[in-house]
Amino acid sequence: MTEQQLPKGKFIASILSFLSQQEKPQSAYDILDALRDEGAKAPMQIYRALAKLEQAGLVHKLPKSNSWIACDGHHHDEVQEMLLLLSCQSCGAVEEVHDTTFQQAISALIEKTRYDLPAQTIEVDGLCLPCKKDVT
Amino acid sequence: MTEQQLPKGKFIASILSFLSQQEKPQSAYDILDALRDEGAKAPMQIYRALAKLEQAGLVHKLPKSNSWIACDGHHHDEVQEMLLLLSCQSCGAVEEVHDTTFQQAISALIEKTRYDLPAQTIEVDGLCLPCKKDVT
DNA sequence: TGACAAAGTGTTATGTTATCACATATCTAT
DNA sequence: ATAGATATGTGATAACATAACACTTTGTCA
Repeated sequence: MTEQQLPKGKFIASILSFLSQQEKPQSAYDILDALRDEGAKAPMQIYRALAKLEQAGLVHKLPKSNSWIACDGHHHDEVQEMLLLLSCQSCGAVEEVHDTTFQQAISALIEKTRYDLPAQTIEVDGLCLPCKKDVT
Repeated sequence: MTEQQLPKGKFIASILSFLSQQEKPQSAYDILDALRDEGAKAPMQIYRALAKLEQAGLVHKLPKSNSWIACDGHHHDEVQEMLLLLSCQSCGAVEEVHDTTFQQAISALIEKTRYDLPAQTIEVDGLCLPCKKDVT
């Protein structure tokens, strides 16, 4: 079992803690505002910390909505695996899909298209079950 | 066969023509620059036209790279179907994946997660075969 | 045909996300 | 102690996107 080491950096711990407490993904500027108290003043400070946290597999970026969540606890390798995030457009909840089905579909895709597909996060937007019920 | 009707609007035809001639996806601001001659002056003019073209299934937006391509000719319904775009990070080529494998993976996902997944474009970044060869 | 509604267009201002560039500070090994 | 690496502070700016409002054109129907 690899040890889950926190990267070094001034805002690292605060950002991780903040994101963990949020139900919805937060933008870098949301995080910046939340960390004004602690001396955060410019976007770069946040983006730099987020980059390290993502490297470490401790946070994930939703590539389409440009926002960030804390990792749900599953271990991700330093070289990040292909990751599917299901994002509820109503309540903001994000589900990490740890599932072979999707991975297999990607493999089939690689086979067919001959593309080389590096590990990346794929965001799919939808409605979670509770929100779906609320709508009806 | 549904007739492929061009939406109305000043820059509609020019944008579609421009995108069709490009090998790589173009940003809205790229398009704006290309259409200065024809009187385009502000981003809104471009975004409005792109929205209509996307509605009509004539162009696709790469949701992650914020750029646009002309549709490859396959018919897309007005209510757009789930669409997978494979985007080469080296040469910019984009391939529309018209494939049941992917559609099945999405169905399995819906089954498993109970999410409601509306039609959307999913962008996956990679390296196309020719570019992969160039690297090695 | 005239009048009204709907759709389209022009334009300014602003919001949002992200990076560059460079200066300064801190840490670490010798 | 000091040199090199790493981290941090900060202003400017790039890149992407929409709000808001005024105005014009087009469609339609009594």
